[in-house]
Amino acid sequence: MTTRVRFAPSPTGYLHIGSARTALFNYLYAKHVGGKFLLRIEDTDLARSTDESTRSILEGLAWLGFSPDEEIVYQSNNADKHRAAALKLLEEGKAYRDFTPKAEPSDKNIKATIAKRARQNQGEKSMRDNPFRDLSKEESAAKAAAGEPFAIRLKIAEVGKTSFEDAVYGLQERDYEEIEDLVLLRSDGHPLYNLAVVCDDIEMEITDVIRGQDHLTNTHKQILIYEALSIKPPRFAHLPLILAPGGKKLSKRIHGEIVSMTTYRDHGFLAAAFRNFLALMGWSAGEEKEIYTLDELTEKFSLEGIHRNPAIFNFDANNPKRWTDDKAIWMNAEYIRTMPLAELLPFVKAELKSAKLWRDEYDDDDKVWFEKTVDLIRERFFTLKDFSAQGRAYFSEDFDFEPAAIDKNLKKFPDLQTWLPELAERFESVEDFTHDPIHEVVVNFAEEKGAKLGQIMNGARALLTGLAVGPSMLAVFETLGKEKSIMRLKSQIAWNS
RNA sequence: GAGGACGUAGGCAAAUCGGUGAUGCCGCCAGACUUUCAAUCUGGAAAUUGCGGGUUCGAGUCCCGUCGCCCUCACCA
Repeated sequence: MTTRVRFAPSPTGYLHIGSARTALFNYLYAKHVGGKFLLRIEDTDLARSTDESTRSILEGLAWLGFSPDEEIVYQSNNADKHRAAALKLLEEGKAYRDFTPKAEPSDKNIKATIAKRARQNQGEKSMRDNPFRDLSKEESAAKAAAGEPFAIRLKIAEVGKTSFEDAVYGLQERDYEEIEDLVLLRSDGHPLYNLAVVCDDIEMEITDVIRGQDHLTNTHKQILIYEALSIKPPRFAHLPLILAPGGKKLSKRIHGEIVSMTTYRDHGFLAAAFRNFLALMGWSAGEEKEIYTLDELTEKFSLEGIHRNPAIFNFDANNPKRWTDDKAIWMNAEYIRTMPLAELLPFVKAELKSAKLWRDEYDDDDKVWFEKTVDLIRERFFTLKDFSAQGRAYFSEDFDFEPAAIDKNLKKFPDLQTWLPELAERFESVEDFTHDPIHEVVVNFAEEKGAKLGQIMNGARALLTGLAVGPSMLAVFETLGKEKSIMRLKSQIAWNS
């Protein structure tokens, strides 16, 4: 039997970082064993699901490069089948009609309400004391025929326990006493999550369910549904959660866009780098290696390498430099400076285009220059955004001067205001404007003025790039070329800023 | 409240059947590169493996307890 796994997000927000990792692991597992990776949108809850979320999730997955091997399944399209399954169980006496009037949810603090109720019922009520549980078939049918609204609940046996072997967490057992007769179908005929998931997984012939640990205890309920339906449950593998700094829950509401996949795309992350980072959250190949290509991940991935302890995703909302996990940023930088240049170029091109810095000559006449320049500046860049931000001066005359750079490297040495234009004059006579000749000119110039070489170089850097840091100035002069170097050295704009 | 998980340096991880000074990466600190650095190179600090017991010649690895943290418990998904 071929392995079939699915990633099943509910479209109530964008693609969450934890969901993205779940998708990754599903994808890797499927590819590792030569199975199929499927996608199902769990939009059963029409009130909360939005098309925009679906779009955002699809976008996030597309960015990460996980395309499903079969058509996307929309759970809402299967509602009739879910209903039929509930009715079948009712017919077989494995479920019953519950005529208890539906309680209006207090909505606000629903979790707290549940916990509170559980505390109060503690030891008092049995999970099986529903008065309608043992209503005779005739009585139940009569009430229904009379138009009384009812929900359909699964009839769970009085004694016994469910158990399954989780591929990550091992043997899981739960006593029936602890499981309520769960609602399968709402009184308005709407199928509920657990029923829908089980029915769809059966329909899609899913062999392995790989999902977040938050579903671990709910799995028992689903197993009960499988058993009622007389279908063998799939294998389950639950993934440790990804937590916020301090071990707290990572939530969209509290942490905002930091948890959204599209944020990383929009902030200049390479999908390959982020995938790599995500793969190391909760999984390891058991070796001292950090950088893996998708193929390597696919080859090495196994459920056995998944950890049981939750991982913390680090970030500091108040620190622009640490807006997201350090290691993720480092990983991205590592990819930017070490990946084959040819693979990086299209990304840089797209970035420059979106910043309106792209010129078509970069693809023909200035191709060599463009490639050389990208190769030079990528060395100390962290995200694709840096090419249009810190790298702006390489592609446009319209760039900003960083105040700190101007103060520290320029205004602190007033002599530079006349020296640098003077240096520009010397450049005029340099025929071969390359490393060695430029070096000679600058060294002689500094000596003549009795200045330290660094003083001249750093001042020039501030004027030519607007920044205090960057590649070796000789490389910058050469890259920018004679004409621009001279022009910028003479410019007084920075001095007047 | 009940049930279920988890707990190796600030973070992510490693450590075959329990067996040398607990390993790698990120981050941090320092030195070098005497042209910068959120680059590169080199070095360093940082963990009584949550805590307390127990088993053992020997425990991060097994057992018990304790604390912490997370998850689930809905006519949400």
